[in-house]
Amino acid sequence: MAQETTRDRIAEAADQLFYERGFEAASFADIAAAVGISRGNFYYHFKTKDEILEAVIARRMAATRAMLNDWQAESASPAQRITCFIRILIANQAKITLYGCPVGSLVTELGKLNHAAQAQAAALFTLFQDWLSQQFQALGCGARSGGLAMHLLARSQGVATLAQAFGDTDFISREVALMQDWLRDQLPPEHPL
Amino acid sequence: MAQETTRDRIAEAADQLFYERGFEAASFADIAAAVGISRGNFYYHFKTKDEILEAVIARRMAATRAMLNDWQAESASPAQRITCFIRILIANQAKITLYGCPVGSLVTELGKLNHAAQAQAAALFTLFQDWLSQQFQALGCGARSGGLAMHLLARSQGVATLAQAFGDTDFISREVALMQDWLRDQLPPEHPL
DNA sequence: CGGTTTATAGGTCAATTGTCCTAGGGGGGC
DNA sequence: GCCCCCCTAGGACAATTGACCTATAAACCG
Repeated sequence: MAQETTRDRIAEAADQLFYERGFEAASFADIAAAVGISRGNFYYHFKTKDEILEAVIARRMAATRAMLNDWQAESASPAQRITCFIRILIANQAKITLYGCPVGSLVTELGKLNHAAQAQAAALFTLFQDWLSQQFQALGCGARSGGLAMHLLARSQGVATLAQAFGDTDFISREVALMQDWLRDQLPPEHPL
Repeated sequence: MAQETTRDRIAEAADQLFYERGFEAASFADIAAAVGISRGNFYYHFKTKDEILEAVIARRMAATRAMLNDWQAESASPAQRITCFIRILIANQAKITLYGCPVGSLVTELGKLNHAAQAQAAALFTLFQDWLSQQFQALGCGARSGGLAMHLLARSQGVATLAQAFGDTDFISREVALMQDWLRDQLPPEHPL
């Protein structure tokens, strides 16, 4: 593994701060302090804040693609793969309760700011949507696959939003169980879990 | 109806701007321009921005209470009342596609800012949660009522978030239809729609 | 009328923001 | 040695922010 460049470390810190505080609220000074470099040094690696945002989104896109590929390789059946998706809510339970969904909150904020990168951020959703849609297709859901994928995405979003609003970790567990029940109901008889 | 005071007009404009642009991004100057008064005049009506936020939340609380009371009076059955809730998504379809859910996006933002008013904003959710829970209780859902109310809230949140992310109005309609199907499945046989 | 309250305008204030410049350190190649 | 290039630090910059003050106008009341 190649050593981490300063540029990567900036993007990593910005990624986390954008998640925890929001894009606008996270300032250059905050990121610089988190990385441990001077503010002035920033300009050498990123000319503008929007450029950092692009790097963060690209970073998240790559990480998401890698995660989806892992699930594709590791899980035997499409139903198990969809279960992997549902279980991210559990894996990230604590952070979601504190900060909500990283994708959803970023896209929402960028939308309100009329920020040009909103579409790029929404592409993170598309990544999940396409992948989930493929799994439902493999299950034989046919034309309903896209809708089922969007439905599942929306459910996850809502769970994350309410869990953060109420600081309620257990709500995530309960809704995840419901989503797994729902998934079982969607499975055709020839594809058990 | 009493004439609208300047204080009310400020709260009204702030309400809208907080929704469309977010709490932090909406500045004093923006609100003043929207109301048509000078920035300096602000201090007379509200000492701090947080005070405006409180007024906006109080305003939304009152409006929500009134809406819930109307539904309580106008609809004959609990199931019809829950349908009223589901249909807000349709009534506000265009705005939701542009700005998401006013409650959800505010609570999420305040949470990330560690703002003291986050709990007050979350009380808007509680208002819906309690009311929906009562309706499910009246349907005979017993101990499941609270969970069903939270589930419906989460579904609505997710729909709003994804509709805004993709600028997809029709997605709202499709998911509303699914929610009504879901509601029908929850009804005990003695309480048809 | 005069005086008090209520409301408004315009401007100042320090702090913070993103952006940008410049001086210099440090290591590798000639 | 010397030069060059990658990287860093620290500060300056104008713009914007929320907060605050003061002078004045309008309305009300005796």
